[in-house]
Amino acid sequence: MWRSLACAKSELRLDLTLACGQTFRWKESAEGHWTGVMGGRVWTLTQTEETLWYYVYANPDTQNGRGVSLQDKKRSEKRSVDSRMKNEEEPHVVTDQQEGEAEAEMMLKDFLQLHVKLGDLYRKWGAADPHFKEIADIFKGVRILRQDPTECLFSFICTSNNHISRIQGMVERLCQALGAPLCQLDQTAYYDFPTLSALADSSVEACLRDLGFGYRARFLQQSAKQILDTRGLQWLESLRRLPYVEARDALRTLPGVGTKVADCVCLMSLNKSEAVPVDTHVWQIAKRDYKYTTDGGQKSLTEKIHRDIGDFFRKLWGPYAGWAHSVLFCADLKKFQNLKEPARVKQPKAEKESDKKSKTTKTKREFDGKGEDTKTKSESQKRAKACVKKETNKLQITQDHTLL
DNA sequence: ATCCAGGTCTACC
DNA sequence: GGTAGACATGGA
Repeated sequence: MWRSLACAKSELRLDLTLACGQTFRWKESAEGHWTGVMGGRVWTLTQTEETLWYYVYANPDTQNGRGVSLQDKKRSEKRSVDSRMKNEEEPHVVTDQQEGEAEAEMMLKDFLQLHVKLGDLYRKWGAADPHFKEIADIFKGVRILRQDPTECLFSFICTSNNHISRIQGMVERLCQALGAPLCQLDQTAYYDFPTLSALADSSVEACLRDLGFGYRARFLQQSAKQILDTRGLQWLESLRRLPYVEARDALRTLPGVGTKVADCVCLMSLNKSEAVPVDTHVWQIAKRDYKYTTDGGQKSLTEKIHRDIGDFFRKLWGPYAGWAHSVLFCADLKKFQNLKEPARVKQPKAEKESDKKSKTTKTKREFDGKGEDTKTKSESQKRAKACVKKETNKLQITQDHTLL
């Protein structure tokens, strides 16, 4: 049965949110209809201007023990959801069906983090950052999902030195090979994401190499094994209760998990809204749109550049910097360029031309590299006011150090 | 064909 | 604290 929630498109755009590279398994199964797996169930989502519609498919009963443990997992998840969503009251007497419906709604609200008011955040980011404001008018409703930490971690281990288009196929094959089957719709079979135990099996590396995972096959198996052997099944979930930097450093002890992947997992599954994943793409954005330069003219993304760019955006955008970053990341994806007006699409070219002509010889850094090392939360919440000068079609942003 | 991708790891200055 | 090269693969 289709059910609905009140949800404006300015708060959520399914097409942007589900296809911007934060999750890899949601697909547009029919026009405007997005189908994917969440919480051990297959869902289809669609929306109108003010309403979000969803459908949860029943899983045929599975006779193996895994179905039971999934059920247990969902129940424990539900409890934590209950405590988060205090505005939801459960009636004293409910049928199984009613309970299922209430649970589904809570799971969806939790996954989409609908308690976070995106419109308010966009206004704040736009007020602090004129470049953001320019982008945000077109790319409304880009929201960070609260994904399952296991799926998020092992999906993002696959992203290193890889294309988004290829990552999607790899994650799909990973689930087909090692995940529990859920249900079949039309010609498509859906699988749950593999459990830690399934990923940790010693046969997994060879299996994944056969599936084209390359050197990442070992990272996946070894990270799963390391978590189970030295930390335990609940460890990833427990990182949700740690401060950002502690959770990120804990993740970085895993093979195949560096600064960038750890930041992705923190932002997209561990409630760390201030985490800003800095990859080559974000580095390009920082250089092109925020005039970021380094003294040494580094060729590769060093640890210091990660830190500096992350700190810069945290100061600029505040405690939800990771969310704001995802808007710009999304707006930079090739597949979404058609959403920009023709004039705007051409602008990067024109900008480069004007760069050449004006040939400003000043190579001073527009934001300096003396960013603090995000040791404490209060530091990460510092925000810079952006002061913008428009000259020959260029945006320059400098920061002052005013605390809000 | 050649480049490069939502990087990470290792060895070495 | 910083850098260069290797790593597997396939989409563009």
